Amino acid sequence: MPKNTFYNLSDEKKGRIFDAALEEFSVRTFDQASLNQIIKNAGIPKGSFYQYFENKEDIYLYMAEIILKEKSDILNCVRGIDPDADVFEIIMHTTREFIKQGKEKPGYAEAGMRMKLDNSEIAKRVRKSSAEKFVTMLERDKERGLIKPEVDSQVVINMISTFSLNEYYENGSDKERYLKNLGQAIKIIKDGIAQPKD
Amino acid sequence: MPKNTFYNLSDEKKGRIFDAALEEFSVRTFDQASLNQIIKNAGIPKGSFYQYFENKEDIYLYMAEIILKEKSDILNCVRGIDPDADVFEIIMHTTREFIKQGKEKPGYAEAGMRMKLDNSEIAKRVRKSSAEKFVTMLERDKERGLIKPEVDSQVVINMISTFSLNEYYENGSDKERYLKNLGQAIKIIKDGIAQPKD
DNA sequence: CCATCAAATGACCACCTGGTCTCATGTAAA
DNA sequence: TTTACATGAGACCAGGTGGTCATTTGATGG
Repeated sequence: MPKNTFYNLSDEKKGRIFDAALEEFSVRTFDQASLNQIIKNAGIPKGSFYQYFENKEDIYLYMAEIILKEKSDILNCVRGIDPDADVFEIIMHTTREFIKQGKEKPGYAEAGMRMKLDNSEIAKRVRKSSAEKFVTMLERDKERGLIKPEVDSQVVINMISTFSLNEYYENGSDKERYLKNLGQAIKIIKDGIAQPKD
Repeated sequence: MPKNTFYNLSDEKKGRIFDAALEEFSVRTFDQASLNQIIKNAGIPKGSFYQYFENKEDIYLYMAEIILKEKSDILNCVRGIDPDADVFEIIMHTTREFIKQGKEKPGYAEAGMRMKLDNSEIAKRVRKSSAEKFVTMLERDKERGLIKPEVDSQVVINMISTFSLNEYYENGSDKERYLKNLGQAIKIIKDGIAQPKD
């Protein structure tokens, strides 16, 4: 975690450093990202950086934490609206909300996504918990008899999240296309796991 | 492409260099991979390397070409057996064959998979053509009325290939689990896109 | 025996990396 | 005014990168 000297900084400077980290980590993975580039973006000297953070990993985790928090805020907000809503609807809704935010804060969504495909141990650690909520919701639907009992919820969530990630990249700035494809994929999965009524 | 000096080398030396490249590129992405490590693995001096290859990209493409060729050989072989076979069966079969090969040649499959998640332009270029064959086969099934007409074949293939990649990594050396999950995912998709008989 | 020429070689280059260390500066207390 | 101390600052470090180049080696043909 950042040192006290960082938290003592003005909000403006803290923001500048956060943005600089976001700018770099949204374009490169943890290993590839250059610390020198971050401090250049932020306009602070190397020495100052190490006065604020332990090391490169430190600022990465700091940034990741903020992004993930924001993401889970969206999720909690959506769930608040209708606790019994369809899991797939919630996923689509959350994704749409996340993209909407991404338009206002460019790099936000990019960094979040990149974190997923980052193979470094540190990124793996960060992204672990994110899918758990959806798995739980699927399990609930299974108990309700809406989903074939033999289906592995974790597999289903992995299918969606990996596809979502990939399409996000493939389609670049064409978010409409991304959402369309994600919608179709989710529909296919939904049809594929639905418990047929007899 | 490699220079003539490379092809003039003894098979033993060529093999040593290929193995060295495979060893490095199966563990690191193109950008992260170290040329110095490759020449150390191969036991050749730096100067010799540049007598054989134009640059780092050159040897990467050389290696990728060989791996992809091997992969498409498997695919063609499988297709040869039963040209009318189910697309999903073929994918599962190909995957199993590829893993079987991977057991004999460690690093082979790893490098092929890593190529997929490598974000460098050069890796993107390499992996482009790989999915096309499967899309064509799906289109054929659609014309036969086996698949809902509104389904986008590209989306379906992307769903499978991205999931396959992700599971391959998640499950590490547990190939059985990987195949089991892939089988389940494919079944879900198959059920999800099947044209219901009425 | 010599000339030719392709191939082998590793020292070397400029550049970049994450991280350290010393010193200057500003502020606040004594 | 002096002392103390947190912080700003950037030169510097060792180690790595991909790539070059002058030189040596060794085989071939005259």
